[in-house]
Amino acid sequence: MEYNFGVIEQKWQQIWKKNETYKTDINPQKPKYYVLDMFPYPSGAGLHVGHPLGYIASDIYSRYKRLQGFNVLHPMGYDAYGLPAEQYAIQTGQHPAVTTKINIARYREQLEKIGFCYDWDREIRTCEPDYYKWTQWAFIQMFNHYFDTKLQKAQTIESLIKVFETNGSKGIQATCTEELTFTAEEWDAKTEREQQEILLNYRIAYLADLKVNWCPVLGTVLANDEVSEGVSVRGGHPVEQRVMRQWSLRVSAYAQRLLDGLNTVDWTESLKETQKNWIGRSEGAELKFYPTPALPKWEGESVDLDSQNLENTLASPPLEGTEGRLSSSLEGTEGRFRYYTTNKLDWNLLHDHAKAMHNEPTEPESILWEMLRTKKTGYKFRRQHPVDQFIPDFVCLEKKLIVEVDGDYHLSEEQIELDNARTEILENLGYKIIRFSNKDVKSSPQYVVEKIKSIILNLDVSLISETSNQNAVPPPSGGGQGEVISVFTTRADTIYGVTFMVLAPESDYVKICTTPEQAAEVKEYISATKKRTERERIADRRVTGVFSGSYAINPVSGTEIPIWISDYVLAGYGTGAIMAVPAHDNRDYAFAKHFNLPIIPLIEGCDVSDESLDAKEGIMMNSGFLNGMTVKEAIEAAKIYITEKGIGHVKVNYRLRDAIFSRQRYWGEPFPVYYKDGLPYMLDESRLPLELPEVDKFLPTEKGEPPLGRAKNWNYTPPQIAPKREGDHPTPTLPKGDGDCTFQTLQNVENTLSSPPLEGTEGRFYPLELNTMPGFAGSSAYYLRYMDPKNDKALVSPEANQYWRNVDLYIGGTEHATGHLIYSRFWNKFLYDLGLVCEDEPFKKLINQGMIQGRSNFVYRIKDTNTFVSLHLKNKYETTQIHVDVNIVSNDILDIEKFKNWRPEFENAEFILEYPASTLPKGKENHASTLPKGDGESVDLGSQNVENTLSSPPLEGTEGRYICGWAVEKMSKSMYNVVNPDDIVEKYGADTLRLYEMFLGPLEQSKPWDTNGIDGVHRFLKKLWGLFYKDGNLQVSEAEPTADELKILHKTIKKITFDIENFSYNTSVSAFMICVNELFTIKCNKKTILEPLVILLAPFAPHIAEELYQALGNQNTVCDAQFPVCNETYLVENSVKYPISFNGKVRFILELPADMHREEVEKTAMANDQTIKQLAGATPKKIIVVQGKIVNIVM
RNA sequence: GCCCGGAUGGUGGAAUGGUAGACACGAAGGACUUAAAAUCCUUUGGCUUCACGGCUGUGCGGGUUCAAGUCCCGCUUCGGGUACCA
Repeated sequence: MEYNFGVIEQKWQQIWKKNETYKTDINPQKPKYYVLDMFPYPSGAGLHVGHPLGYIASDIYSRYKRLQGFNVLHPMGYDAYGLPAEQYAIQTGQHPAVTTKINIARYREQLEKIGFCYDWDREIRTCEPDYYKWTQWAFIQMFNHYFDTKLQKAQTIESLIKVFETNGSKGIQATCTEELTFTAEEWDAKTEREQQEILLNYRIAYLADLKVNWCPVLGTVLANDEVSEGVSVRGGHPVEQRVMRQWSLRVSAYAQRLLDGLNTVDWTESLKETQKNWIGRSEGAELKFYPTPALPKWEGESVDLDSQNLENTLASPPLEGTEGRLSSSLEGTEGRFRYYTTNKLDWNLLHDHAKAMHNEPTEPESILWEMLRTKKTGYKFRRQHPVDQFIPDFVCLEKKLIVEVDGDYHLSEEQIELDNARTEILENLGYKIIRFSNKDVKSSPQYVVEKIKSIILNLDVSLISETSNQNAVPPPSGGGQGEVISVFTTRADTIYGVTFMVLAPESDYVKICTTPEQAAEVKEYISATKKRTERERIADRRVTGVFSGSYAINPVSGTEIPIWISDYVLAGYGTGAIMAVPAHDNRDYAFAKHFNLPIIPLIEGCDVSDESLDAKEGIMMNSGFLNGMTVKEAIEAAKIYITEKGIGHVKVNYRLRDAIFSRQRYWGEPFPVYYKDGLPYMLDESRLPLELPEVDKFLPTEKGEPPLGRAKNWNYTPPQIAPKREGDHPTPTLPKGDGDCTFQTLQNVENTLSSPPLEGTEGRFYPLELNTMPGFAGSSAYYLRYMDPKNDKALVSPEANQYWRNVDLYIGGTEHATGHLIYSRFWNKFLYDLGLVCEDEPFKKLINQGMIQGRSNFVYRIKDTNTFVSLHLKNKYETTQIHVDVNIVSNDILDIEKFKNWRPEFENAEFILEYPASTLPKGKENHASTLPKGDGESVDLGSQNVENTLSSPPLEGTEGRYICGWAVEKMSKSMYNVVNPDDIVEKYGADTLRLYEMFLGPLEQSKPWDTNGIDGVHRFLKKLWGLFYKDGNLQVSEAEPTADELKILHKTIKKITFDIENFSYNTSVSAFMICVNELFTIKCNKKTILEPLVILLAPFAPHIAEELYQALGNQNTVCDAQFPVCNETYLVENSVKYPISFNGKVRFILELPADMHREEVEKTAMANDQTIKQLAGATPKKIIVVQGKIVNIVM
């Protein structure tokens, strides 16, 4: 019987299926072991040979563990939501659910052919409602919890509310978006809305206006890990920064725990390092700098730029290029400044009047104010705030927008005229005026707010604006203590070297610091930076910046320093402002040099004439109380000093940001969220899953809403006020507005409008969230779901979780290091805090399999002909390099017939074949082969290709053949280098594929797919088969094994066991080959040897192992056999071959008894004839004998 | 820039500080065959020698050691991660 892999593999795959060989259940009698693969995204292209690499590795380990008596959980599923299916749907109109289903079927078919031991009963798909119900459920939990920084743990939002009710925000230690302060009384006085708004500031899943990565081409927001070098990871489309109201997960709250947890897991150092960098903990201090002059100045308090300040200015080195600017900033305080939008005289006159109006608002004014003051528009409004000679009802200073609410008398002709005049004056001052009638406001306040919001979004930002002061009216006496600019630094020791400050262009501080004189310049700079994409900013490292006009006082030295604005400071990190120490920071140095700012060296003997000294070493100078300390001492001393003096505090910063969780896409999990008065509420858990609705097109709506905006009746109806009849929605009567306004909100406006805005009926229908969840949502807890995939009561039952606990071995690619592997750890820790899972870390051991790259083949067409020249002759011609399908090339030899049939244009191709190697012309004339034009990617790799092909010398034995060039490239369709596992299985069998993928090289290493060596592995299996069958008959002997045979077997058992434990599968395969070669040589056919060998091989090549195991007379599956154990007694050697070396060079081998003592070995070696010959009469200086290893004679 | 990995024959790759190149591919020669495929045997880092053997050899330059691919220092170079992170 021949080794007929096709028949054998099909047979066993059917038996496994029929017998449910791989079905797993909880079994308390056995220890558990959980082996997990990173589940694939089912793409339309199907699996290529790169995908199974990790799956084979984990499959081997699973089978090995099972043979050792473990109850192994080894599941598989699909990460089925994602962009490609949606992009495809947009192009073709095919529903992503349909294409995804087809792709999954194809994946399943391909996976089954390889013979994995998955328990397919546990298969999960993230796009199935049964599954994403629990994704939505987890989101609700996150909404209902906040993170207590003291306990380092998630706590219920109810417990936070209790604290607010008793103590206000005092003593709250919670991670939040923005620090808030209020008392218990203030909390109680707040409306439901206001309270909800405040709670959003603390929730772990929260909605906030954030600067996000917006990808216009994909039409969606992306998380930080989905963006690399300014372009989207998927598709490489440009990404820009935008402020949008989005759902986020407060992953940053868990930064420290995510960092600490790394010490408890068995991951590679490099992966832990990547995560550490991504989390980016840095210890430092936050320092307070006070801008000078304190602003504003002219309500009684004196402008006290006293002599002390001037002295300080003089004491610090003269600031070049800033002369005269100090006075201009002083002048700035005399004009209109910040929220003083009228002149001093008018202000005082109008102010009292305004106050009076304040206290007697009309009803519509009150309604609108209630909505505007809570920043529902995203901007701050003031009421009855004097502007020029008028007192408008509401004004947003930041956007120069005035909102008037008019009574009926405004309809009189006389009043219209007056209003128009007033409008004209205000418009000339740069304000936009928008009017609503009392009726508008009363009947549909929500509509009015939406309208204001839409207008405000389209207004250009004016620079000089309000403070971040929360009061609705200007502070009566202007305060006097002024603003504080906080900076974060890891080098508090360099405080005496601060010669300027820099603000990020997006920083709120910019508004505070920009003086009117500098406003134009600053505005221009900011709009210039805004225009640049992230990518351009990265690519172009020119130093740019602008002076704000203001100065600040160094809190330690008292020196006055200028405040600059530059985009080298990031708004999102630290405080968005830095203290610049040009002598000891290269970025500050470049900036100082460019703008001619002073540089004060702080380290004794350092030279900062050419570059900064960034290293944390040396002795401090020019640094007051820090002088004479080492840098490390100074860092600590400075921290203590600033804390004691109240100038600042010690602070730990993390680079890790919260995860933006909204995507403006269709093919993802819907949020279990509805909106009431513009605020989000969670659906009741009983309403889950909230299923993804059908839409007519997978595109944004005309209004720019996400695709879910197209869904019909995408509303939530609370049970108690459900309408009597479905679809009974009266057409709303709406106030008219400006035609030019569009809605750009999160809410489905159409749906909002479909709920009638009539008295007493508001809130009958609530619009549902239109965004969907991102790709990582579904993959964050899937490993838990596998434990209990059919449970409809919980994500996972406590019993299942207690038994399976967490993943013992996780295998997948490094590309998930900063995405999935951060998010799922976060997700797991959150569930752990809630007591829902019993392990803090989800993945105990993690291995990253290397990428399998493509190996492309090329043919060389002589220019303007249809003649192809073989590799080593191509330099004699001018040729064009063309990718050729690797599947018609074998060992770099082109199958000419297949090539002719490959494409019609090659049908009549002619070939110039290799000459005998000896007749080959020498030299490398005419190197210039023309690289393929067109798609940039292949051109990019051109140089590499050329080098590879030129450096490979002509091979022998190639005469008369067409030899192709080759290069390592990404495996992709366009390079014709995709190798499909099905084809390999077809040709060689799954066992050969499995062994060969493992044999290719170390698991963790990236390597090109090269079919050249596959024959060797296939031969090995045939040879193994040959130990059992001779001339088609089973010839296995029951005879007792010899010592040699036992030694061969047990040596192999030892090696294989060791290698599997160390995931060194490539050497295992070679150990099998050695074993079979040796058994073959001695013609061993004994069952006692062959049976353990088959069990040993079963994890690697399960089909042939099952077949041979059965042939040996076993009834049950080899999967339930016992893994052989090495018996060391068979390995004992009675002699050792000592290499005898002289000065480290081995000259001959001496075989000596293994138990011979050191002295005896030395004596025997020295007495040997060859030793005497080597010594040639000389006396050795030293003789080293390593028992059982080597003898070295030093002369 | 910073961090992490690599660099060994024509190729993929082996080698707890102890005979560098296991195992496999490819190649050469041979056996079987009318022939091919398959299979089996021999050789295969380079240089040198009829041969025995000798010399040399793990990216480069130093060092530690009786002994270095392996450890240390300094480079070169390739790959990956990350990036004005203060």
